[in-house]
Amino acid sequence: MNQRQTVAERGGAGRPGKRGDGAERHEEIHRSISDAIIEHRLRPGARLREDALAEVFGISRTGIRKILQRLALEQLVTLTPRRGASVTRPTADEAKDVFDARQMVECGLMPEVARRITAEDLRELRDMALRERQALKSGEQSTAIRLSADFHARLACIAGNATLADFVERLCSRSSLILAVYGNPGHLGCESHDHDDLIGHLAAGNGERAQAFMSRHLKAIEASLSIVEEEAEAPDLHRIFSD
Amino acid sequence: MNQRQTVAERGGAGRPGKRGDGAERHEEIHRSISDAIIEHRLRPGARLREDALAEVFGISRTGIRKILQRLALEQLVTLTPRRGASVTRPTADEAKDVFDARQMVECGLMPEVARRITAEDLRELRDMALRERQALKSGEQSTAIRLSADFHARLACIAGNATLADFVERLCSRSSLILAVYGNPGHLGCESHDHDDLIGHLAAGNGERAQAFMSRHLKAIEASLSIVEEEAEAPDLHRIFSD
DNA sequence: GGCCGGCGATATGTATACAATGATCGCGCA
DNA sequence: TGCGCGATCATTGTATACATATCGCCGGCC
Repeated sequence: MNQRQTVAERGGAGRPGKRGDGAERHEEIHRSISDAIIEHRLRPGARLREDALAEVFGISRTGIRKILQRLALEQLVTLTPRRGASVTRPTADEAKDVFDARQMVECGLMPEVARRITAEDLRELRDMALRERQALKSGEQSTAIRLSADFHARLACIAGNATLADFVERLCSRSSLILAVYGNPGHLGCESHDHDDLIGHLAAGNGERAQAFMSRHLKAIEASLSIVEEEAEAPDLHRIFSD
Repeated sequence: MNQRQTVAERGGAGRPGKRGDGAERHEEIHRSISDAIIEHRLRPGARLREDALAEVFGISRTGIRKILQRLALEQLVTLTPRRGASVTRPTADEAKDVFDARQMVECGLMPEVARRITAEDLRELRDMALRERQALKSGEQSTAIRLSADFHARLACIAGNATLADFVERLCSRSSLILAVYGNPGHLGCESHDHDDLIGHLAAGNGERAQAFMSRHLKAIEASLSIVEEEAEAPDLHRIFSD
C-alpha cells in the first residue's frame, strides 16, 4: 500500500528526485488544507479523515495529525476527541468575537500603517485589490475570498508588529469561515472598491481617515451576515418547550 | 521498559484504576510544562528533551511531541528542526511587539471590562491581587509571577470576548518569558499595588481611568526591563569587523 | 602542535502496528 | 412491523521500531 502512495506522491507532485526537507513538505500541506478551507472548497462541517488526507498527500497519518493539530489551534478545524477532525463551524458568538477583535486590532493598527507604508507596499496592495476585483468580476469566488483575506493580513503586516500581524491573519482566516456559514451567497464580504478607497486614505498618509474607514468597512461586512443561529447541534429542548 | 513506565505512572499519580481520558492527562502535562516556564523554573534556552519528558510524565514520546508542538505554537518553546525543543528566548523585537500588542488590546478592553464587571469578579480579582502581594512579600517569586499573569488574563476574560481573552493570555505568558530574560532580579514586573489601584478604578465603573492606568502600568513594566540585545547566537561578525 | 576528517553516540523524524472506542447495520423479539 | 440489542467495522489514540541527521571526540596528517 505504501509503495503505491510513494508512487502517487512522486507522480503527482513531480518533485525532482530529492524530496524537500520534509518540514517544508508539511508546511506546504498545511497551506493546501488551509487554503481549501479559506476558499470554501471545504465547507464548515466537512469531515477530514486522517487516512484520506494521508493518502492524498502521500505521507503517513503521523504527519497529517501534526498538521491537523496545528489547524485546530488556529481554529480552522475542530478536533472532537474520538470523532476526528472537521472544518470548524463557527458559532454566532464566535463570529461576533472575531469581528469585535478585528475592529479593535485592525482599526488600531491603521495609524501606524499610514505612518510606515511605503510606495512598494502601496503598489502591492493596489495589485491585490485589482486582482480581487477581477476575480469577483469573473466569478471566481474562491480566489476573491482568499485575496480579500490576504489583503487585510498584508495590511496588518505593514505596521511592523509580527505578533499583531499574526493575530490579524488568523482572524481573517476565521472570518472566511464565518462568511461561509453566515454569508449571503452572491454578496461577498468586502464591497468591491472599499479596499481601493482604503488604499487611497493610506496613500494620503491620513491614518485617522483610514481608521474610520476600516471601522465602517468591517461593520459593513458584519452587517451583511445573516446570523440566524442555526441551532443545529443540541437544540435547546428545555428552552423550546419551557413555555 | 514500557511496563515500568506504566507502573511508574500508576504508582506516581495514584490514579484510581481507570486512567483519566488521556486527553485530560495531556492537558495536565501541558499545564505542568507551561507553568514551569511561566514561573521561571525552566529558564529560556533550557532544552526540553523528548525522552526525558516522556519518562518524567510516564507517557510515550508521541504524546510529548504533541504537547511540545502546541507549546511551540504558543511561542513558549522553540522547535529547531533537528535540534529539538527548548524554552523560547524572546528577542528584543519580540519583547517590544508583545508589549505594544498588550497596550492595544488590554487597554482597549478596559472600558468594556468596567461595564461588565460584577461583584463576584471584583472579589476574585481582589483575592488574586492579595495572594500576589503575599507571595511577593514571602519571596515566592515563581508564584507571584504566575499570579500576575493570571490577573491580567482573568481581567481580559471579563470583557466577554473569548478570542481576545485568549490572545491576552498568550501575551501574558510570553511577557513572563520576557521578564525572565530582560527583567532585573528583585524588581518584579508589576508594582505591588498597581493591581489594587486598577481594581479600584474598575469598581468605580470608571473605564477611561482604568484604561489610562493600565496603559501607564504596562509602560512601567516595559520601562523596567533592561533590553540590551544579548546578541548571543550568531554574533554579527560582518557588523563587528566592518569598521 | 594544531587542524581536518571520519566515527560513534544521541536525539529527532517518520512510519507502522496494535489497542480502544464509538458508529452502523442487521437480527431477533414483542 | 417497529424497536431494542448485539456484533462488526471503521476510525482514532498510543506506543514502538526504524531511519536519519547532528554533535562531540579522537586519531591521523600536515
